[in-house]
Amino acid sequence: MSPQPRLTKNQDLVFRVLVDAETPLSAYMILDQVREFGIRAPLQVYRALDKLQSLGVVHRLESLNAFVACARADCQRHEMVAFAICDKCRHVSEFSDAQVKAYLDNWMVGAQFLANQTAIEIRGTCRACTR
Amino acid sequence: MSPQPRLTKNQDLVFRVLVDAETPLSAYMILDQVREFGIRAPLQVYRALDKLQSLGVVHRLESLNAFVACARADCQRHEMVAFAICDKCRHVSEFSDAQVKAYLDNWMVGAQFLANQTAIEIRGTCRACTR
DNA sequence: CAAAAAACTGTAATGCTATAACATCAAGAA
DNA sequence: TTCTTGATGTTATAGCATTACAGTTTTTTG
Repeated sequence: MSPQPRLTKNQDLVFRVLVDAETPLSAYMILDQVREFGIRAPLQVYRALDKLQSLGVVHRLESLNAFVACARADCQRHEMVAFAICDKCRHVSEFSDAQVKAYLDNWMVGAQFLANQTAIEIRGTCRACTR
Repeated sequence: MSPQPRLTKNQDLVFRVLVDAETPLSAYMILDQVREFGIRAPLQVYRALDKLQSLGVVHRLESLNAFVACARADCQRHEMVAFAICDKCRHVSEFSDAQVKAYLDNWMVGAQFLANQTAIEIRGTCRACTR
Protein backbone atom coordinates (compact mmCIF):
# COMPACT_ATOMS: atom_id res chain seq x y z
CA MET A 1 0.00 0.00 0.00
CA SER A 2 2.75 2.45 0.87
CA PRO A 3 4.46 4.21 -2.02
CA GLN A 4 8.09 3.90 -3.08
CA PRO A 5 10.06 6.24 -0.85
CA ARG A 6 9.56 5.27 2.76
CA LEU A 7 7.27 7.79 4.32
CA THR A 8 8.25 9.65 7.44
CA LYS A 9 6.20 9.31 10.57
CA ASN A 10 4.07 12.38 9.96
CA GLN A 11 3.56 11.59 6.30
CA ASP A 12 2.54 8.06 7.12
CA LEU A 13 0.06 9.17 9.77
CA VAL A 14 -1.60 11.61 7.41
CA PHE A 15 -1.62 9.14 4.56
CA ARG A 16 -3.24 6.42 6.62
CA VAL A 17 -6.00 8.73 7.74
CA LEU A 18 -6.77 9.57 4.13
CA VAL A 19 -6.66 5.96 2.99
CA ASP A 20 -9.14 5.00 5.69
CA ALA A 21 -11.44 7.94 5.00
CA GLU A 22 -14.59 7.44 3.00
CA THR A 23 -14.90 11.08 2.03
CA PRO A 24 -12.44 13.88 1.31
CA LEU A 25 -10.98 15.42 4.45
CA SER A 26 -9.82 18.95 5.08
CA ALA A 27 -6.41 19.49 6.61
CA TYR A 28 -8.04 20.36 9.91
CA MET A 29 -10.17 17.22 9.89
CA ILE A 30 -6.99 15.25 9.36
CA LEU A 31 -5.37 17.14 12.19
CA ASP A 32 -8.17 16.10 14.52
CA GLN A 33 -7.44 12.49 13.74
CA VAL A 34 -3.68 12.61 14.13
CA ARG A 35 -3.58 14.69 17.30
CA GLU A 36 -3.57 11.52 19.35
CA PHE A 37 -0.39 10.47 17.57
CA GLY A 38 1.51 13.60 18.42
CA ILE A 39 0.84 15.98 15.58
CA ARG A 40 -0.26 19.29 17.00
CA ALA A 41 -0.21 22.01 14.39
CA PRO A 42 -1.86 22.54 11.00
CA LEU A 43 1.47 23.15 9.36
CA GLN A 44 2.62 19.67 10.18
CA VAL A 45 -0.37 18.31 8.30
CA TYR A 46 0.06 20.66 5.37
CA ARG A 47 3.70 19.70 5.01
CA ALA A 48 2.87 16.03 4.96
CA LEU A 49 0.10 16.69 2.43
CA ASP A 50 2.49 18.61 0.18
CA LYS A 51 4.86 15.69 0.13
CA LEU A 52 2.14 13.13 -0.45
CA GLN A 53 0.76 15.20 -3.30
CA SER A 54 4.16 15.48 -4.90
CA LEU A 55 4.43 11.70 -4.66
CA GLY A 56 1.08 11.53 -6.42
CA VAL A 57 -0.55 9.40 -3.73
CA VAL A 58 -2.84 12.15 -2.52
CA HIS A 59 -4.96 14.52 -4.54
CA ARG A 60 -6.25 17.90 -3.56
CA LEU A 61 -9.86 18.67 -4.42
CA GLU A 62 -9.78 22.36 -5.19
CA SER A 63 -13.49 22.90 -5.03
CA LEU A 64 -13.68 21.43 -1.53
CA ASN A 65 -10.39 22.54 -0.04
CA ALA A 66 -9.98 18.92 0.87
CA PHE A 67 -7.80 15.91 0.18
CA VAL A 68 -8.23 12.30 -0.89
CA ALA A 69 -5.93 9.34 -1.18
CA CYS A 70 -5.40 8.33 -4.77
CA ALA A 71 -7.87 5.66 -5.75
CA ARG A 72 -5.66 3.90 -8.24
CA ALA A 73 -3.31 1.13 -7.35
CA ASP A 74 -0.73 2.45 -9.74
CA CYS A 75 -0.35 6.04 -8.65
CA GLN A 76 1.48 7.64 -11.47
CA ARG A 77 2.49 11.21 -11.41
CA HIS A 78 1.33 13.97 -13.72
CA GLU A 79 -1.49 12.04 -15.20
CA MET A 80 -4.76 13.76 -15.86
CA VAL A 81 -7.39 12.69 -13.39
CA ALA A 82 -10.97 13.78 -12.96
CA PHE A 83 -13.23 13.65 -9.93
CA ALA A 84 -16.97 13.31 -9.61
CA ILE A 85 -17.94 14.66 -6.21
CA CYS A 86 -21.35 13.91 -4.75
CA ASP A 87 -22.67 16.93 -2.87
CA LYS A 88 -25.06 14.78 -0.88
CA CYS A 89 -22.89 11.98 0.47
CA ARG A 90 -19.52 13.50 -0.32
CA HIS A 91 -18.39 10.36 -2.02
CA VAL A 92 -15.76 10.94 -4.66
CA SER A 93 -15.22 8.88 -7.80
CA GLU A 94 -11.84 9.25 -9.38
CA PHE A 95 -11.50 8.50 -13.03
CA SER A 96 -9.06 9.05 -15.81
CA ASP A 97 -10.22 9.63 -19.33
CA ALA A 98 -7.56 9.44 -22.01
CA GLN A 99 -9.78 11.18 -24.51
CA VAL A 100 -10.46 14.15 -22.31
CA LYS A 101 -6.76 14.35 -21.76
CA ALA A 102 -6.13 14.19 -25.48
CA TYR A 103 -8.52 17.03 -26.22
CA LEU A 104 -7.22 19.26 -23.48
CA ASP A 105 -3.66 18.50 -24.57
CA ASN A 106 -4.66 19.48 -28.04
CA TRP A 107 -5.97 22.82 -26.86
CA MET A 108 -2.81 23.45 -24.90
CA VAL A 109 -0.60 22.74 -27.88
CA GLY A 110 -2.64 25.15 -29.96
CA ALA A 111 -2.40 27.85 -27.32
CA GLN A 112 1.24 27.09 -26.59
CA PHE A 113 0.36 26.69 -22.97
CA LEU A 114 2.66 24.56 -20.81
CA ALA A 115 0.54 22.70 -18.34
CA ASN A 116 1.79 21.68 -14.94
CA GLN A 117 -1.33 20.42 -13.33
CA THR A 118 -4.94 19.99 -14.32
CA ALA A 119 -7.96 19.90 -12.07
CA ILE A 120 -11.22 18.46 -13.35
CA GLU A 121 -13.94 18.38 -10.73
CA ILE A 122 -17.56 17.58 -11.40
CA ARG A 123 -19.99 18.43 -8.63
CA GLY A 124 -23.39 16.79 -8.55
CA THR A 125 -25.33 13.83 -7.24
CA CYS A 126 -24.11 10.26 -7.40
CA ARG A 127 -26.15 7.26 -8.43
CA ALA A 128 -26.78 6.06 -4.90
CA CYS A 129 -28.09 9.47 -3.78
CA THR A 130 -30.34 9.96 -6.79
CA ARG A 131 -32.76 7.26 -5.78
CA MET B 1 -22.15 44.89 -21.45
CA SER B 2 -24.51 44.39 -18.53
CA PRO B 3 -26.55 41.21 -18.41
CA GLN B 4 -30.35 40.92 -18.64
CA PRO B 5 -31.72 41.45 -15.14
CA ARG B 6 -30.69 44.90 -14.07
CA LEU B 7 -27.96 44.52 -11.52
CA THR B 8 -28.27 46.08 -8.11
CA LYS B 9 -25.77 48.66 -6.98
CA ASN B 10 -23.56 46.20 -5.14
CA GLN B 11 -23.70 43.62 -7.88
CA ASP B 12 -22.84 46.25 -10.47
CA LEU B 13 -19.90 47.55 -8.47
CA VAL B 14 -18.45 44.08 -8.04
CA PHE B 15 -19.06 43.17 -11.65
CA ARG B 16 -17.35 46.29 -12.96
CA VAL B 17 -14.28 45.64 -10.88
CA LEU B 18 -14.01 42.14 -12.33
CA VAL B 19 -14.58 43.31 -15.89
CA ASP B 20 -11.78 45.84 -15.53
CA ALA B 21 -9.41 43.39 -13.87
CA GLU B 22 -6.64 41.78 -15.87
CA THR B 23 -6.24 38.87 -13.50
CA PRO B 24 -8.55 36.89 -11.23
CA LEU B 25 -9.38 38.70 -8.01
CA SER B 26 -10.15 37.30 -4.60
CA ALA B 27 -13.24 38.53 -2.79
CA TYR B 28 -11.06 40.57 -0.50
CA MET B 29 -9.18 42.18 -3.38
CA ILE B 30 -12.56 43.15 -4.81
CA LEU B 31 -13.57 44.50 -1.44
CA ASP B 32 -10.52 46.76 -1.41
CA GLN B 33 -11.62 48.26 -4.69
CA VAL B 34 -15.26 48.82 -3.79
CA ARG B 35 -14.71 50.22 -0.31
CA GLU B 36 -14.64 53.72 -1.75
CA PHE B 37 -18.12 53.14 -3.11
CA GLY B 38 -19.64 52.20 0.19
CA ILE B 39 -19.24 48.45 0.46
CA ARG B 40 -17.69 47.63 3.78
CA ALA B 41 -17.94 43.93 4.54
CA PRO B 42 -16.80 40.71 2.85
CA LEU B 43 -20.31 39.32 2.93
CA GLN B 44 -21.57 42.09 0.71
CA VAL B 45 -19.02 41.09 -1.88
CA TYR B 46 -19.72 37.38 -1.54
CA ARG B 47 -23.44 37.96 -1.98
CA ALA B 48 -22.90 39.95 -5.13
CA LEU B 49 -20.53 37.29 -6.42
CA ASP B 50 -23.07 34.55 -5.74
CA LYS B 51 -25.65 36.37 -7.79
CA LEU B 52 -23.25 37.14 -10.63
CA GLN B 53 -22.19 33.51 -10.73
CA SER B 54 -25.78 32.33 -10.90
CA LEU B 55 -26.29 34.71 -13.80
CA GLY B 56 -23.28 33.12 -15.44
CA VAL B 57 -21.40 36.37 -15.90
CA VAL B 58 -18.75 35.60 -13.33
CA HIS B 59 -16.80 32.40 -12.82
CA ARG B 60 -15.12 31.16 -9.72
CA LEU B 61 -11.64 29.70 -10.11
CA GLU B 62 -11.55 26.98 -7.52
CA SER B 63 -7.84 26.47 -7.56
CA LEU B 64 -7.21 30.15 -6.84
CA ASN B 65 -10.15 30.99 -4.61
CA ALA B 66 -10.67 33.86 -6.98
CA PHE B 67 -13.14 35.20 -9.50
CA VAL B 68 -13.15 36.37 -13.10
CA ALA B 69 -15.69 38.03 -15.35
CA CYS B 70 -16.87 35.73 -18.08
CA ALA B 71 -14.78 36.23 -21.17
CA ARG B 72 -17.50 35.41 -23.66
CA ALA B 73 -19.75 38.01 -25.20
CA ASP B 74 -22.74 35.74 -24.90
CA CYS B 75 -22.66 34.66 -21.30
CA GLN B 76 -26.12 33.26 -21.19
CA ARG B 77 -25.17 29.79 -22.32
CA HIS B 78 -24.14 27.77 -19.32
CA GLU B 79 -21.83 25.40 -21.10
CA MET B 80 -18.84 23.61 -19.83
CA VAL B 81 -15.97 26.02 -19.61
CA ALA B 82 -12.32 25.43 -18.99
CA PHE B 83 -9.60 27.77 -17.77
CA ALA B 84 -5.90 27.89 -18.45
CA ILE B 85 -4.30 29.81 -15.63
CA CYS B 86 -0.76 31.13 -15.97
CA ASP B 87 1.08 30.82 -12.67
CA LYS B 88 3.60 33.46 -13.70
CA CYS B 89 1.47 36.37 -14.90
CA ARG B 90 -1.87 35.16 -13.56
CA HIS B 91 -3.50 35.66 -16.91
CA VAL B 92 -6.48 33.39 -17.49
CA SER B 93 -7.67 32.04 -20.81
CA GLU B 94 -11.21 30.84 -20.87
CA PHE B 95 -12.21 28.31 -23.45
CA SER B 96 -15.00 25.94 -24.17
CA ASP B 97 -14.38 22.59 -25.74
CA ALA B 98 -17.38 20.69 -26.99
CA GLN B 99 -15.36 17.51 -27.29
CA VAL B 100 -14.25 17.56 -23.70
CA LYS B 101 -17.80 18.23 -22.66
CA ALA B 102 -19.01 15.32 -24.75
CA TYR B 103 -16.57 12.90 -23.17
CA LEU B 104 -17.22 13.99 -19.64
CA ASP B 105 -20.95 13.85 -20.29
CA ASN B 106 -20.45 10.35 -21.59
CA TRP B 107 -18.67 9.32 -18.42
CA MET B 108 -21.41 10.81 -16.29
CA VAL B 109 -24.11 8.96 -18.16
CA GLY B 110 -22.23 5.73 -17.68
CA ALA B 111 -21.80 6.34 -13.97
CA GLN B 112 -25.33 7.66 -13.58
CA PHE B 113 -23.95 10.79 -12.07
CA LEU B 114 -26.05 13.94 -12.23
CA ALA B 115 -23.72 16.85 -12.74
CA ASN B 116 -24.50 20.32 -11.51
CA GLN B 117 -21.31 22.08 -12.15
CA THR B 118 -17.95 21.24 -13.64
CA ALA B 119 -14.62 22.89 -13.00
CA ILE B 120 -11.74 22.39 -15.38
CA GLU B 121 -8.66 24.34 -14.46
CA ILE B 122 -5.26 23.93 -16.05
CA ARG B 123 -2.36 25.51 -14.20
CA GLY B 124 0.86 26.20 -16.03
CA THR B 125 2.74 28.78 -18.03
CA CYS B 126 1.25 30.79 -20.86
CA ARG B 127 2.84 31.47 -24.21
CA ALA B 128 3.95 34.99 -23.32
CA CYS B 129 5.67 33.85 -20.13
CA THR B 130 7.44 30.91 -21.75
CA ARG B 131 9.76 33.06 -23.81
C1' DC C 1 34.36 8.95 8.13
C1' DA C 2 33.31 13.75 8.64
C1' DA C 3 31.49 17.80 6.71
C1' DA C 4 28.01 19.70 4.01
C1' DA C 5 23.57 19.65 2.05
C1' DA C 6 18.90 18.48 1.98
C1' DA C 7 14.84 17.15 4.06
C1' DC C 8 11.96 16.90 7.95
C1' DT C 9 10.11 18.49 12.55
C1' DG C 10 8.05 21.68 16.10
C1' DT C 11 5.79 25.93 17.63
C1' DA C 12 3.68 30.39 17.64
C1' DA C 13 1.69 33.87 15.29
C1' DT C 14 -0.60 35.59 11.58
C1' DG C 15 -3.21 36.20 7.33
C1' DC C 16 -6.60 34.91 3.97
C1' DT C 17 -11.20 32.94 2.72
C1' DA C 18 -16.02 32.29 3.77
C1' DT C 19 -20.31 31.99 6.42
C1' DA C 20 -23.75 32.43 10.47
C1' DA C 21 -26.92 35.18 12.70
C1' DC C 22 -29.67 39.05 13.12
C1' DA C 23 -32.07 43.21 11.74
C1' DT C 24 -33.76 46.09 8.15
C1' DC C 25 -35.29 47.77 3.63
C1' DA C 26 -37.13 47.84 -1.27
C1' DA C 27 -39.81 46.00 -5.12
C1' DG C 28 -43.15 43.23 -7.27
C1' DA C 29 -47.23 39.99 -7.02
C1' DA C 30 -51.73 38.65 -5.24
C1' DT D 1 -52.64 46.88 0.82
C1' DT D 2 -50.47 42.85 2.40
C1' DC D 3 -47.55 39.25 1.40
C1' DT D 4 -43.51 37.48 -0.35
C1' DT D 5 -39.08 37.59 -2.21
C1' DG D 6 -34.68 39.30 -2.65
C1' DA D 7 -31.20 42.67 -1.41
C1' DT D 8 -28.76 45.20 2.18
C1' DG D 9 -25.85 46.30 6.39
C1' DT D 10 -23.15 44.86 10.44
C1' DT D 11 -20.82 42.08 13.79
C1' DA D 12 -18.86 38.09 15.01
C1' DT D 13 -16.95 33.82 14.06
C1' DA D 14 -15.52 29.68 11.57
C1' DG D 15 -12.47 27.44 8.40
C1' DC D 16 -8.27 27.20 5.47
C1' DA D 17 -3.32 28.12 4.78
C1' DT D 18 1.24 30.26 5.34
C1' DT D 19 5.25 32.97 7.40
C1' DA D 20 8.94 33.07 10.38
C1' DC D 21 12.10 31.06 13.27
C1' DA D 22 14.59 27.28 15.46
C1' DG D 23 16.14 22.86 15.75
C1' DT D 24 16.81 17.85 14.32
C1' DT D 25 17.49 13.90 11.32
C1' DT D 26 18.86 11.85 7.08
C1' DT D 27 21.44 11.67 2.94
C1' DT D 28 25.10 12.94 0.00
C1' DT D 29 29.68 13.43 -1.15
C1' DG D 30 34.51 14.74 -0.92
